[in-house]
Amino acid sequence: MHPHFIEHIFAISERYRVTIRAAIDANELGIGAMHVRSLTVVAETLDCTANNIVTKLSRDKAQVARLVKELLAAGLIEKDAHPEDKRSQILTLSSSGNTLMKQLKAAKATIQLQMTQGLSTHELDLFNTIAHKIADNLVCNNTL
Amino acid sequence: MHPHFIEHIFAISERYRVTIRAAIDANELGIGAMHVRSLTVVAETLDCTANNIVTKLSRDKAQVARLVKELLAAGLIEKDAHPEDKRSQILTLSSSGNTLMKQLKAAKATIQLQMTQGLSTHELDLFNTIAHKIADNLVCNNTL
DNA sequence: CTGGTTTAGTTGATTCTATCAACAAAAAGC
DNA sequence: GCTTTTTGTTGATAGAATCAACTAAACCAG
Repeated sequence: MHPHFIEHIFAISERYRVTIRAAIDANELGIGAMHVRSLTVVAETLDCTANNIVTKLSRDKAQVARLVKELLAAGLIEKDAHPEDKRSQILTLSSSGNTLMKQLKAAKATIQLQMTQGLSTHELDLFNTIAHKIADNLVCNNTL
Repeated sequence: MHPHFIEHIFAISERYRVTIRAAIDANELGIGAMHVRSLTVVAETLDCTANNIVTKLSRDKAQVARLVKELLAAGLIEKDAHPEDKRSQILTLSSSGNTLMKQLKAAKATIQLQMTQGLSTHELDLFNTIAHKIADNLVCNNTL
């Protein structure tokens, strides 16, 4: 039926990753695409904890712990005590993290523009909706 | 506009990878999703060479060399001299490679079914077309 | 034919990404 | 209080990706 549509998905995600990495490298930081995704969660989540990143990105908590450690080491985020839960710490962007996010936002907008060339808003809406459904369809299964 | 649609793409590709890996693990082979993609290229390409895999999957040739080596070690493919070019070797599926491909085809069909639940053929066609366009839009750029 | 360039593939080194298991400390529930 | 759950950390390991250096064959120009 659509034997290779997953290849398009792979292609998009890999090329996006590469493009983002290029944008980051231009900023000469020792971080990768995954750090960026984590930073984005921190930026968009009120009182963000490591666990928020785990759930929002569906990553392993060990992986997130390391990403957070590296973002701290790079001075892009700060870690403060959670007022109500001594296990958690609240992550916030540092000022340099904020600056980076702004640059990345611009880079993302550029990539987004590039990706969506020749596509109508309607098509993009459709695509977005369908992608969302497909992603949901794949959650928590592994009953092959 | 569609600030997070790339996240759906990431989600789909990662979950697909995990699901395929589960299917492979069930077959107790020491190979991963990338090997499967390579095998698929071998299966679908007439007189397939390593370079065909490189271009079709847009992978690094070093990575492909290793994938091929591992597929050979696993006995899933065979390597024969190219009649017209002594630099290249032609890759073909071994009989066990063929068997695996059949199993994987079934597994992929299952995943595909799962992914596409609740979506019409028309929606899938649209999705496929748009994904193709987006992937094309991202080819060879890095002019941020 | 000779020498320079391109192509196909290999290897080494390194980094990023992903997983799993074991663990500590705080919180929540009974 | 005691057990279970949640949050996060660390170790170990495997998979995926990337870059550079290199060989050998092929191609091509003179």
